[in-house]
Amino acid sequence: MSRHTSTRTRLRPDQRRVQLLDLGVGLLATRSLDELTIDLLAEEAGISRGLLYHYFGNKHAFHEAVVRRAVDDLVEQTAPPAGGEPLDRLLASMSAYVDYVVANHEGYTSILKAAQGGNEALRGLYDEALASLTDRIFTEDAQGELIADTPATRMVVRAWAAMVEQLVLGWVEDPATMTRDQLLATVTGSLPALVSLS
Amino acid sequence: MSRHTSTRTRLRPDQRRVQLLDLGVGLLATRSLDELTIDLLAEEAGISRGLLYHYFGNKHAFHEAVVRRAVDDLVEQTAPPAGGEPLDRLLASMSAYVDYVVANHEGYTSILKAAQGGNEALRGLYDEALASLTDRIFTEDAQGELIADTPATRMVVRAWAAMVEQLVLGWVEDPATMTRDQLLATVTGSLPALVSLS
DNA sequence: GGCGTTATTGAACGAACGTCAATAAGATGT
DNA sequence: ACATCTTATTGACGTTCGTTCAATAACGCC
Repeated sequence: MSRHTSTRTRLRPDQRRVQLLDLGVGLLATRSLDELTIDLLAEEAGISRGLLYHYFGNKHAFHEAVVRRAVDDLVEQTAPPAGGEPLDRLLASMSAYVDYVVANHEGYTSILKAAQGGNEALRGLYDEALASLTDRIFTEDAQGELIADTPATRMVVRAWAAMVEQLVLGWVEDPATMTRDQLLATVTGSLPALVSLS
Repeated sequence: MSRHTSTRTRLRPDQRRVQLLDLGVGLLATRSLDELTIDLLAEEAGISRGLLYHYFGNKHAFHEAVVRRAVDDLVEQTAPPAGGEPLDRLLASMSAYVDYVVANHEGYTSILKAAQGGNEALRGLYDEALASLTDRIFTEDAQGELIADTPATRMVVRAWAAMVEQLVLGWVEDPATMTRDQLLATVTGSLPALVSLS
């Protein structure tokens, strides 16, 4: 249809960059990471392959940038409100997390798969995101009312996060198994239960 | 060193098949799945690329076969003893699982990453393996003493498995955080605690 | 409207995937 | 020991994809 509307369109580097990253995140919703080929993205964006290398260096770096962008979105949209009780803040954050997964189901699972299946850098990005979600539990709770900050509890909280991830993902794919409130109650209730075990 | 010791070695198809799969699983311990290239495996096995296509059709199918083999090993080596109480059987299975992860750390993480980051088929294989681990909980417990078999509990158990996976993986990478017995106690104790929440 | 900066291109190369007709290793029979 | 048949195995070829880089042409500036 729009066959070479003009020979070339020249954008400011930052604009081009966000365009390519947005497109990358969008394409990742319907494709796996290694199906997100340079050729595909160049064609979808209407640019040459070379331009992607100009902006991102190589394919891995581009993938990393895409995942970083998606992960930043997740962290931003699940930020809890400023004040309140630790447990309330946790509940609010988890509630926002559930909403995010519901709204971005395909995209989120793609990012998740990309991060878990990818190289050290990609996994590191996702781990950082999870950490910045769970660290709220520790940092906001200076007196250790809720959870003492020890290596063992850190490890348990990390495992709890994996459980939450799986539970929410399972619920989104089959919401009839329990109500949203039941899900949230299980999610938030399981953390103290787990910590008290170790 | 052993430069073309002889022009060709001809094996029986089943022997060649297990050789290639074993080699694949072995190479996966030090490489990610998409670094497990056809060229690499052909060279390591001392065969031509074409032979791999003869046996497995394409790269994805080969990867799938490798993951299937590794996953079958896992299921086999974590089989609980024949009789006993449900909780004892669970403990035994989890104990064997911990041993397996300790013994096959690199290989297991590679398989895990491959499955979680891979396509539908690969994830399906790993999910089946997890299911055959956790199904033991349900099938061995016909009266529902331990856990009633409902969609909700199935979902919770699946999430619990993800937690166990992460917890054991974290513990193997830093065993100082708790004793092996503490780990097992947390793993086995968390399941009833979780189920009672939902 | 010309000029310079630099965003953008396209051609070219290597590496890896996949195909297939040709080849030869080993079994079988004499 | 030799010929023959089956089929496991090869190697050459075409294609796709990642990556590089010198050449090109938009856009901002005067």
